[in-house]
Amino acid sequence: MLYPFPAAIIHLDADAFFAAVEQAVNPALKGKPVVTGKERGIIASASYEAKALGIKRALSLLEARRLCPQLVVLPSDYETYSLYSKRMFHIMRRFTPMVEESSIDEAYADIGGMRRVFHEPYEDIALQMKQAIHGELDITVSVGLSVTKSLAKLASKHKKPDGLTVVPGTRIHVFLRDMPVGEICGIGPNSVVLLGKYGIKTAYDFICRDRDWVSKLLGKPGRELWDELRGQSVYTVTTGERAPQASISKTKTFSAPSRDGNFVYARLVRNVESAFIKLRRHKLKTRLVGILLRHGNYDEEGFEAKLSRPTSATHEVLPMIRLLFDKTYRPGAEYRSAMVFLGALTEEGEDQFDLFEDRLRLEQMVRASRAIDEINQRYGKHSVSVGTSLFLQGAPVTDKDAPPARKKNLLKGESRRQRLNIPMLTINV
DNA sequence: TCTGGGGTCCTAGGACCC
DNA sequence: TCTGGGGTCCTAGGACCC
Repeated sequence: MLYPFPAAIIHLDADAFFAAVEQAVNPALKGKPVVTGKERGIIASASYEAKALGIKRALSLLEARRLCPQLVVLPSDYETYSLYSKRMFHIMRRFTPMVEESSIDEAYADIGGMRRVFHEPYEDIALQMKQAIHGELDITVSVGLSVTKSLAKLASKHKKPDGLTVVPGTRIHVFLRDMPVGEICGIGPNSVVLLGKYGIKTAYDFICRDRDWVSKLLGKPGRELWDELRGQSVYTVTTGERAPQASISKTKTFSAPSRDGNFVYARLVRNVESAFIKLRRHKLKTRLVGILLRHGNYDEEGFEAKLSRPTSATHEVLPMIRLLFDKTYRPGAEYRSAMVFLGALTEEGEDQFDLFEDRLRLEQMVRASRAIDEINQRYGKHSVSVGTSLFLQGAPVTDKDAPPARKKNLLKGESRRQRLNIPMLTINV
């Protein structure tokens, strides 16, 4: 017997989630163009009323207000969004324990086998899940139901908002026939251009090509997508703990480009503080610290440094930040933003101290950072800042010779992010 | 596309080791 | 000393996502 659903995967995506939560919490906002992201000056989420007026994510607020003067602009309230997110996933888990949260407003659910439990077709289960969320949380979601994660995801996007799209194995070809390849999650602008050169415009064109050919052109990710879109499941719904965070970065574009080195450095240090606050909040330590300065023409330059051991104390890395900054900064040049990134994160735990290190001094630094966190939590971020001249002494530094600049691969160009060579330093803090 | 901010994953190629 | 084969680890950079 041939089942139309050898597997049943749901992808559920909340519609304009942040804005929708605001409208659910405050019904007076219903029917109005609402956006969130006031604190950043960029739109994080736009209600469907706002979208109808041409307001999109990532648009600057200035621009948005020009398009729509009556726009309701709200600051992001992540605690409330997280709460709604948890409730939404909780509702999903009433239907199956196999729920994978893929972001704050999206999740997959494997409901394979559940039609026997509920004595209902998969489509009805999907509908009930959707209705339960709408009924209990007063937000709408768009749902895709198909045989693989990639197809389910494509399906949920097909009809928004408040849609339910079902793609059984027997209907895959119909569904993909007019679907632009760029709609596929995993096929970005670069791949669209590349595939276009071979006459591949739709998802159907894509799955009609030879598997090995696709594999050669797009590598493993492309091959896996090819399988998934043909109904062959590669990605499974996983319920385990999310992988721990691998990196943290902080950047803020200056309100106006600057040639003032002190200003640029001050902004950089502020980002370092923010990044380390986040680091400590997540109980992590970093072993890799880097900076990236963006020029007036959007070129980026930066250096990174490897630490001799993990740390979560802001003060410990400041001398190194200064060093990296001095290596990167070109006097007189115009800069737009200063970014810091922390990599090689590990869980806070047993420290391994070098034999000759002053353990007491290190512990004091960590304690100082924590005290500052507490004060800032009470009185607002950056009410207490690091004095940038503190602790500048006493950090032995080994600076390996920087390797010669690497030739940029101009043929592969097109990338917005052309990070220049970032030589390694080894710093013993 | 005249350009925000914060992430993840994959891969090629070099270093290094028997 | 022109020269095998295979494995692993690390890094830099590209592509992509929300």
